[in-house]
Amino acid sequence: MTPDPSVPSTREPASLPARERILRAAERLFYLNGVRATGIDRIIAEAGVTKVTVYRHFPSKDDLIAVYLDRRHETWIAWFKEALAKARAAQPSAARNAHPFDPLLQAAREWFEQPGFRGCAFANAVAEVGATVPTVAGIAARHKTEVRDAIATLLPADETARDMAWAATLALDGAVANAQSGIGSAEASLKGLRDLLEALALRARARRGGRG
Amino acid sequence: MTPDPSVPSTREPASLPARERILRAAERLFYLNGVRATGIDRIIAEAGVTKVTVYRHFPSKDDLIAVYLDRRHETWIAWFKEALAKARAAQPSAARNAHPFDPLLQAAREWFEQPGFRGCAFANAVAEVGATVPTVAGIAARHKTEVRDAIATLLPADETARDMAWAATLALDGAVANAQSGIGSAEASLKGLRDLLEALALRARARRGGRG
DNA sequence: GCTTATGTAGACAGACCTGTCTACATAAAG
DNA sequence: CTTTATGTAGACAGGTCTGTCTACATAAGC
Repeated sequence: MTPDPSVPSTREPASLPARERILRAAERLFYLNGVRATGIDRIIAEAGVTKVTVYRHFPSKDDLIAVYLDRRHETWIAWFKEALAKARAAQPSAARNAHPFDPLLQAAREWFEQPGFRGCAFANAVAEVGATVPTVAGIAARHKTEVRDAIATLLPADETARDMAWAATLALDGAVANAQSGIGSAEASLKGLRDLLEALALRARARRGGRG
Repeated sequence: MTPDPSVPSTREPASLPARERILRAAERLFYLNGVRATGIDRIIAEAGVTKVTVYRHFPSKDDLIAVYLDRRHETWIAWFKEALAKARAAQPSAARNAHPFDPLLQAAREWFEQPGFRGCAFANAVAEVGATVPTVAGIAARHKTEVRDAIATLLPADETARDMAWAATLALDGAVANAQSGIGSAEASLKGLRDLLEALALRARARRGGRG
């Protein structure tokens, strides 16, 4: 079968504690190659530790995967919130009502264009190990909820915000999945995403106009 | 690590030719467990053939995967087109302009509720083996294009149809990915999808109204 | 000073993976 | 009749996988 994806090997700096080196190597390899395709041996090589050290910190590979996903969630969502906040702060206040999703679009562009972009770590993990590992499914669900909540902060806090933010989350997921497969990719995905988000915002304005 | 997903074992009927039995077993196992997680040994067991027979029909597992994806595409897209056509035929003609995406929504519901539903086979394959296997990425791209074209048949054939259909395709992808992770899942995904599609249709009507 | 945590090196078990091999059987096509 | 395609059974090579093992080293905390 096709051999392991050829992601360049690196080595975590020896100054960091072993546990941290393990987690950094795992984060990089699990994301770029997939959790199933990445063996413990590759992780110990790039973390610069021995197998005993890994298994003293993490009872099993499944546990390491769970910690990886937890950390990935923390760092990613922090980045995402900040990207949204920054883009929103730069937005003229008039545009915030007319184009509430512009910051999301900007964040998505930034994300898709990152060098090591390979889609959503959580969607990928679910695709790889399936819903058979409940930990993975659980973390993925929590992740998606928090993404929706972060998106909701772009919207006026009325009773429709949650549903709109949820729809926008699905739109983002679709764009991510498409950008990942890397065909016409980033630009086409962003165009589709913009269409969806603008339509969503337009409908919300129409409703508010029609009601109020 | 977590063992192979526990999908029930079956056996293809011996009346079929060996090649067909292999492909049917592969289709089922690759889709349900993933292409990477499924070993040739499991396939030969459930197809009721020997390893030599497999390797006489398919030079390598990668080739088998490619043929699997090709077949999966053919059968899925045929089902999809028919589901759209049937739902559209059942639609009152007045609704076809106001709610052009209703057939898509119906097809999505039907799909998500199928017993063995585990998301998009092509997105999953890309997530598993990455873009490192060009065959997989290529088939996935072709698949997505044809999905878009099928969706476009729901729309009046003007110059905006392609873009709208593309946006709808992304929305569908997002809903699929979410339904796959199986949390609040099918119903929530469909609700988000409906919101996106209705917004899209509304914007198109508004544009036509504003112009014509 | 003694215990506990953390680290090293590398062998090993037991499983599963893809892919090849020998040797034999059957049946259709030329 | 002979060649070619298709099938069977099962051993085998060579690799990778997770996880355990022994044996030793160092440093911090009580």
